[in-house]
Amino acid sequence: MTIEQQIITGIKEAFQTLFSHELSAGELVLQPTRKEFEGTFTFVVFPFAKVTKMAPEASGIKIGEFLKANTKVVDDYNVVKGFLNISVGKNAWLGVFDSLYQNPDFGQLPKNGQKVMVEYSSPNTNKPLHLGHLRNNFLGYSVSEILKANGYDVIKANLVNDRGIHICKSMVAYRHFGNGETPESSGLKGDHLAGKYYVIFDQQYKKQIQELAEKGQTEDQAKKNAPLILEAQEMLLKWEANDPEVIALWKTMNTWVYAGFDATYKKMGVDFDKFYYESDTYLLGKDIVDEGLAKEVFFKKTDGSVWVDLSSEGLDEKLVLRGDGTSVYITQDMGTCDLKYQDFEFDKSVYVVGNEQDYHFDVLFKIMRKLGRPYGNGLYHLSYGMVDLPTGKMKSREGTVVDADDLMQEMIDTAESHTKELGKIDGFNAEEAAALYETLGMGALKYFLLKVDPKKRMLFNPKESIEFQGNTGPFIQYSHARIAAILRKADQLGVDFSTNGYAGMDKLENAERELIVVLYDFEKKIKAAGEEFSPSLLAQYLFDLAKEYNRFYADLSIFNESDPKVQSFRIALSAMTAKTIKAGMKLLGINVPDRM
RNA sequence: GGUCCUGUAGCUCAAUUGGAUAGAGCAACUGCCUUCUAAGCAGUAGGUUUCAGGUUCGAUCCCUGACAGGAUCACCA
Repeated sequence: MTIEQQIITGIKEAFQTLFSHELSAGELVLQPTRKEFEGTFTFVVFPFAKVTKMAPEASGIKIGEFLKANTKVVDDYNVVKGFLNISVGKNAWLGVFDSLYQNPDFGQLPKNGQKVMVEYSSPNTNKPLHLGHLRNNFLGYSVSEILKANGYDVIKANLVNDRGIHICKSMVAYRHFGNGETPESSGLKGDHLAGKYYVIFDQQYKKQIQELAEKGQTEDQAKKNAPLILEAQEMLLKWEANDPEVIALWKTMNTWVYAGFDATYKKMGVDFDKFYYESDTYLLGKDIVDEGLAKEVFFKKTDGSVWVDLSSEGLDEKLVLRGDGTSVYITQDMGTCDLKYQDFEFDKSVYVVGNEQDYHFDVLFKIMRKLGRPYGNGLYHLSYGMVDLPTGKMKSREGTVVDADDLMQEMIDTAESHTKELGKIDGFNAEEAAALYETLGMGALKYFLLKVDPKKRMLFNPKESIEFQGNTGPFIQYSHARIAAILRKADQLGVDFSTNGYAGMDKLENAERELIVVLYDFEKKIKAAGEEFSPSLLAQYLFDLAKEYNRFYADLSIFNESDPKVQSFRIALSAMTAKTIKAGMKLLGINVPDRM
């Protein structure tokens, strides 16, 4: 039984004995005591005034006395207004520490037998990844790792958008203006090369629109009649008809792009278990349309188009198949949904996609449930907010994007200059130094993007570089490196801190107890982060942990401590903290250095 | 216009889902390296939680209405 459970049980018994009233454990909640008061857990008495038929303060005292007399863990209490603050005894905390320290599976909750698919990244192959994709990828990766730590079997999936009119735009522009350029000949990464032609297309297209407008066409007409867009549309048809020449160009350019993406993913430190390609899946879903018609979930209009009516669920009528029998976005998504299930029979399927598609996924999930899919209730849209610049939204065609490759490199360079400025590079060879810069730069970037609640949109100011001090990745990494130095020294001195059992110690300093309390929270935070699909909870926690450790580090000396048991304990506490930081940061996709 | 999301210190973000005097970091100011890494620690200052009502022992959180910002409402993806 955890400490909280013991206290809750005690409170339950208190209510039975003192007020002859039965309460379920679910009605009783403890919250952390605020720093300015004595105690670790607080029980709020106000809501039970009716039951106790006494003033909250008086009932708080009675309950507190009862707990002190009848439980092993409660050592002391105090009541402020209706708040019963509970202090847990030294030995209970040392017992908690021992069990954490001895648990080989600390940070990994037991397998729950459930399978979850996490789809993230899902890039378009006509342009390189940008800052928005970084948030998506880091989120998707981190959530996957968090779910693993929660006991899920996780499949990371990437649905690559490798076809469609936007891809054809890059191809058309390349055919006209490429002059046979390749990644090798230009020195450009493949994805950047494709992106270059996507931009060129847009520029030339705009030029043509203007020319047509000058010849008297309206803007709408000009947009439809510009030769480049007509050519792109024609190319899309040829692609669908398997035209050998078009397919050859498509394959060539895609190969370039994938090589570029591979490099970017590697730098990001993300990976996938399964790739889906829209070129394979874009025809799926039409059989589901038939099924939906047969089940009368869908209906057909006179022009032959097929619709679903979701007005009873607060949404609209929504098209699921065009009148000419061709697919729309959602047709294909229904098909892919089933395909994924056929492949993996997941219990849950998470889509990491920006909040601009909230409505789309709302519709998709409602449809799949109406169709009676067994996995219908396991579908979840992890909707995250856009990353805005001070100037507003990023637009790839207007060149206002922050490129992912550039930004990662900048972060690594900044880490290098910071480190050199601080003169902390003694004893590193060139290779180690480079690895450290990458660890720190990427740590800063990932932490920056993950510490914010995913669903909130966030601001990135390119002019103010991402911090390395305060609530940042490097701060947490630094705390780890500090501990690593202590552990090295302990090893050198031959101090044994692997011993089991600190429960009998005479004294527990405040800084030590506070640290144990925070360590004790780790698995609860993993659970919460998993339930809410929110790495930010974990990021926030790791900052608190590092802060608490640094307080301990400043307050108490380790190697000047004369009592060997206390010294050993403080090293063990440090080792436990390092282990927790490392494991927690791993769940965010962030590495921690042993020296920095 | 309909629907959804957001609004907290100068800036970037928290607040255990209704609890105590709303907390951190950055920026500003003051201390602390002859002692385990100062990318650190301790402290000062900074707030009408956009506004107005309501619900109750108690509201940043729930309800109603304004105001501001964003997204979405395509036979686009």
